Amino acid sequence: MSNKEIADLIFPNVMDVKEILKKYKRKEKIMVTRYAPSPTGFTHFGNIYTAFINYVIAKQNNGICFLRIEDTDQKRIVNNGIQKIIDDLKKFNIIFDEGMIDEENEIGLYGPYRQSKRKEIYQSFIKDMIIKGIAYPCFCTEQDLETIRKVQENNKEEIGYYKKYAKCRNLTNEDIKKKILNNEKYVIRFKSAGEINKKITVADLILGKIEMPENIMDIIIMKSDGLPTYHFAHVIDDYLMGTSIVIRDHNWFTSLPIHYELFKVLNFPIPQYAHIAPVLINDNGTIRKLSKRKDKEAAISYFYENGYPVDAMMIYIATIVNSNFEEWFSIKNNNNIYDFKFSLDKISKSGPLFDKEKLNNISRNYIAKMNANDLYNNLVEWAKLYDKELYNLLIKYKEKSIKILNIEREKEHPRKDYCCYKDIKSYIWFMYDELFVNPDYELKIDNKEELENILTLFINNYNDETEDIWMTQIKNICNKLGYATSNKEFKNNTNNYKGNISDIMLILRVAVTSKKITFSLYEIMKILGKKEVINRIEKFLKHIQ
RNA sequence: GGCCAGUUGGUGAAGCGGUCAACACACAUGCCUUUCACGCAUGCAUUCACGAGUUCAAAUCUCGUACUGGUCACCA
Repeated sequence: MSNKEIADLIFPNVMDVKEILKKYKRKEKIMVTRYAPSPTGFTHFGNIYTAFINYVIAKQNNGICFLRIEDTDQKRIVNNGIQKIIDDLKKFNIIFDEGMIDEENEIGLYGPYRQSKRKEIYQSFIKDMIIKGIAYPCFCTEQDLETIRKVQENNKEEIGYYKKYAKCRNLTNEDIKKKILNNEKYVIRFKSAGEINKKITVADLILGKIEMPENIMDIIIMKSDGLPTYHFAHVIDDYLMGTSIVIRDHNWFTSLPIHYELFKVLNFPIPQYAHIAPVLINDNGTIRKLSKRKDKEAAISYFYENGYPVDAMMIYIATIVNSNFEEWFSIKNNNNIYDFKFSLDKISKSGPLFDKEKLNNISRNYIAKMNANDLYNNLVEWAKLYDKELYNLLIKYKEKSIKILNIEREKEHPRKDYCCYKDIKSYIWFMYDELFVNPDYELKIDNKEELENILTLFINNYNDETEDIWMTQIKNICNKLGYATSNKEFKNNTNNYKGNISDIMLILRVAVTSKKITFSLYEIMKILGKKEVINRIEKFLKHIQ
């Protein structure tokens, strides 16, 4: 009985390989990269990182980047998982030239771009391999494999399904036919011709030239559900889709000998590779992979929830992709990050460390440079989803809110208080009557009479026409009550004064804002207006009784 | 355990054989100042995990040791 008969028995209705190869025209000589996630419903920070690299490298070399969905693991698929990936990427302005564009549809001539829809294509190639005798069905059960493993462990041998341990290699075609007709479950394995002590040299655009042992494993290429495993799908798809550089996660690096052998055996040219080390995190001194389970920052949604501007995220991602980006960007301030020439060989071999301080700093600078109107709009958009109370206030008091956000903003070096939208409320809440409450702590000057004197003098002479006039009024109070009118004066002649202007300011600040630390008091009062300021001071006076 | 990679200050890192080891963040001090912030100024690795070798010259090249990470599925 021939291999062909077995192949026909297993795959009676698949297309001929030649037909498929004819259908997929070779791409022009351009750079083609690809991002190939699984639709698990979770977007990891590292996913964006990897997608960005694929995208930016292609774009900057006049190439194309496509999106392929690797949904061969039926157990992990999640509803709307594809849409979620596309939406997340779109937020970061990563839009593909080819591939899936929503849950069902795709663009491009090299599809389907969803592996579950390519089942027959893989099967055609597998059928061909069976005929050629380089693939075979394997009927081993989990227990069988476990037994083999134990033997290998005892003998201190390489663990896996290979050579003499690959017992289904030796099945006769008659045996195979009998088992198949008997409805026994099976997978298809690749029959490796590799030698453990032979080396191959692999070239990686990030890691350089590296020597590795040849693959010897008869890896599974088709699972019992008829879908291919990653290794096989990768080789078929990236060949047919014309990928010229496979930029993918570092954990595939160790499987490179498998991929090399498959490419060789299928007679496909081997693409270039670039393996990206995972994003790491410093967890109390130990450095490990940014983990979905342990780190809230691993989920890209964390950054949406906290309101990090997407552009700030992009700047941060760019700095960890190529660390020389940071300096370039600080010099070229306000430049488009895509004007920077990114390169694969500058990507860290050991993986960038996720540094939240740095992200915060970048984000702080980014928000500081926004104008108040943009900030307002962004904040509204964020609050709409994540802080209803704030949202309602922002909508109700639009003009006032913009003024508040504009405090100490329109100058060469604006304040950098906010590192994300979530922060903002804690800085501005007291500006809204709905949220304002009087303080519940003691003041340095707790002499009530003195407080009253200061505050009444202030009320009686209130004038916020200009900051100078406003300041003069306060200095008048100082003079009247025996406080120094400047820090310098107070420092030089401490004994001549009962206090300093800063003491007076503190009282005013607490009375009006209930906080000891705020941005410019003058601007706060100017926005609140005379009536409200006096109202708050009167309330404060009652409060301390 | 096998295979592969990495190891530069408090942190992220640049550096790829040749003056005082970039830059950024953080921190500290001072100045400015109504508080905070912003800004400005100054300080912060006699040394690049450790040991040996090559060289006139090593953080940079070679070897060994230690540690860290990745990977060894009908998961991708």
